[in-house]
Amino acid sequence: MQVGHTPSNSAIDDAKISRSVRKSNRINDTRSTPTSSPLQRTKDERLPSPALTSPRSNKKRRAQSDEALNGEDVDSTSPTDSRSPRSTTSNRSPELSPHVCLCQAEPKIPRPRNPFILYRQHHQQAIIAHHPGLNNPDISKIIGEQWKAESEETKKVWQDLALEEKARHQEQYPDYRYKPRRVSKPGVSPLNPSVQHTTVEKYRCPRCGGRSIKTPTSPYPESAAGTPILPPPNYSESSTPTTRYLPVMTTLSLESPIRRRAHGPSNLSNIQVPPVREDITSYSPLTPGAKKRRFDYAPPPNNGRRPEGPYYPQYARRDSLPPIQVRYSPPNSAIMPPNSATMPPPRTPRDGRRNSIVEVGSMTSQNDQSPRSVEEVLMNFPYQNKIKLLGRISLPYKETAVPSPALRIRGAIIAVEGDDVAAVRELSQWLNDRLAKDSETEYRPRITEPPKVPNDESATFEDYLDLIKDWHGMSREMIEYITTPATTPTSSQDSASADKNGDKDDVDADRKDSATSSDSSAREAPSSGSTATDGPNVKPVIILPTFQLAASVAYASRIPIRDAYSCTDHWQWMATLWRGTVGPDLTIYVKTHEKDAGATKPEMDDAVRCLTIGKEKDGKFTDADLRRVGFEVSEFINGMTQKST
DNA sequence: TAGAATGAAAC
DNA sequence: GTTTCATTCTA
Repeated sequence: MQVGHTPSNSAIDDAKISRSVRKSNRINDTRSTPTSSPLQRTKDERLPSPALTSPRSNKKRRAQSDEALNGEDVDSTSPTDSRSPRSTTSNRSPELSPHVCLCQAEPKIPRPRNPFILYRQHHQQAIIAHHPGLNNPDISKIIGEQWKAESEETKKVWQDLALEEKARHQEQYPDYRYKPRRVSKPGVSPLNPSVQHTTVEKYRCPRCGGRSIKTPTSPYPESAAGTPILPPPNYSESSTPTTRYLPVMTTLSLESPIRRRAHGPSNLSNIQVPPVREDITSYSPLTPGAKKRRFDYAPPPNNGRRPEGPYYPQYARRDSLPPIQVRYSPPNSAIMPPNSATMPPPRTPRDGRRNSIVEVGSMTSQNDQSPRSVEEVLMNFPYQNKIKLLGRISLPYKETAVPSPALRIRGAIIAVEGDDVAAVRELSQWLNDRLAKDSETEYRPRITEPPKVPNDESATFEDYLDLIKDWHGMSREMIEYITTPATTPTSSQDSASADKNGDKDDVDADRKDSATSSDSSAREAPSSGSTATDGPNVKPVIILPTFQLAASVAYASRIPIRDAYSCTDHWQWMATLWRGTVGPDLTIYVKTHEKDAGATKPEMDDAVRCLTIGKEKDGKFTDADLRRVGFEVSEFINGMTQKST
């Protein structure tokens, strides 16, 4: 280890040193800085003394210098470990820049988050709320202290989550291998050499076998800007380490390995949605869990800051992962054209020149070729597409006026959808209980009676219009609930509401097996947080066991089509009627699958604001999945509510 | 872009 | 044992 820590004397190196030294010193600084925290001290004391020496700093120094000269290799973590084209194009050396690899860089795959990082993310907003203006390093300190003070049991929860994330990550990127950038060999001058090869090896990309080309003298000729065969030449100048991957990833298809579990079949790519605020909804970083992933969320960063979307999970991460590939139809094909007035239909039926939400793909052929029932057709229509569309018709609540701070609260409306109504109810009840006893945040959950759907074979437009009318009223009530701070006990009301669903007992019975908490304490917990501890920070949450999706599909299936509307247009018309009512902030979709089918892990799709949880037909929700859902939901609510305040 | 925390993973 | 990087976002 005692090698090469002689400071470099090269000018270039010196230039790089300042920053690397700063960074590397942070460790020493931390250790040498007296801290009043016993915990911190404990930690300091257990640090090996050799760490106080300088070799490490110098190593880092060299590493960064080399990296700078090398054209850093962020993509070294890519599954293929291929040399990034960037490594040549970003190099400013006139000798190197002309070589441009023809392949595209692999998207950066972030490491799975560790327990602390998850914990930090989860608590960051709360800390900010309590300490406005605090900078991140300080937040890290606070959360670090908090973390250390947590019980082993609590830490275990986060560790489990991290393990789950790791497992998902592994499943999603089987070839991924963590490859931290390593310091180059000691003794090599940063200015030199071994990195500045003059051989062709420097340009040999393992993926294309060295099919690099030599561009004209100017590294980035104007004329080349629009040339598709050349990779974007300048990723890194202004972009963040994560966003700089975006240009590359937008070229990935849904079928790319990385998104292989994204939205199922490529149906989503067929959906034609209006270019409405695509900034928010079309962006879906992939998460290990949700091809969103969950790990996936969020609209593109605004100036590297958080998304400005109305209510977006604060911890929208994974910007480095691919956005959903949605093909937008031309502006005039919008589902709801600006001039479509106030009444549906948004489009005339069978207007072949205007794109339907369903492009000519599989859906249309089903519509036109087989005499399947509307229900059947709609069942085959990807639920994500339906939810996405509904999400654009019926928006989540957004306050129009800023109430006085004392009255300010923003809860959430969560719709639980799915074909298996019993499972939907079970999950709704579980979620209600889960939120009620959340140890991190106080919630005031409430299960609300969902829109009534016709249970007989037929229904009429009038029935549906009546329902919609009722829900305009319900909409106001829901908004009131989620924006009213808890001041009076509401449990009885909540319970009554929940009980209206009738299956409470069954649900509880099921829960015994479903593992969440083997103890009965969970059920003993109040169904709402409306106790003496209720305060202005208790977040009201409305849970709807089925909502607009189920209602619109049910009515579309039961109201006969007697005109030229196609099945999907018919449903779309129904869906559009929800316009003007408040939509869910988040939809949880229970996706049932056959025993044989592989279980799907909960996936959060931020672009659609949909969290999918799998459940085996006639089976139970698994503990791990429920835990995940609880985590994702609370993360979502916290991120969302923080955003709105 | 460093920094602040902790921990996993790779050397 | 050491180093990098996962997250976040301001100075």
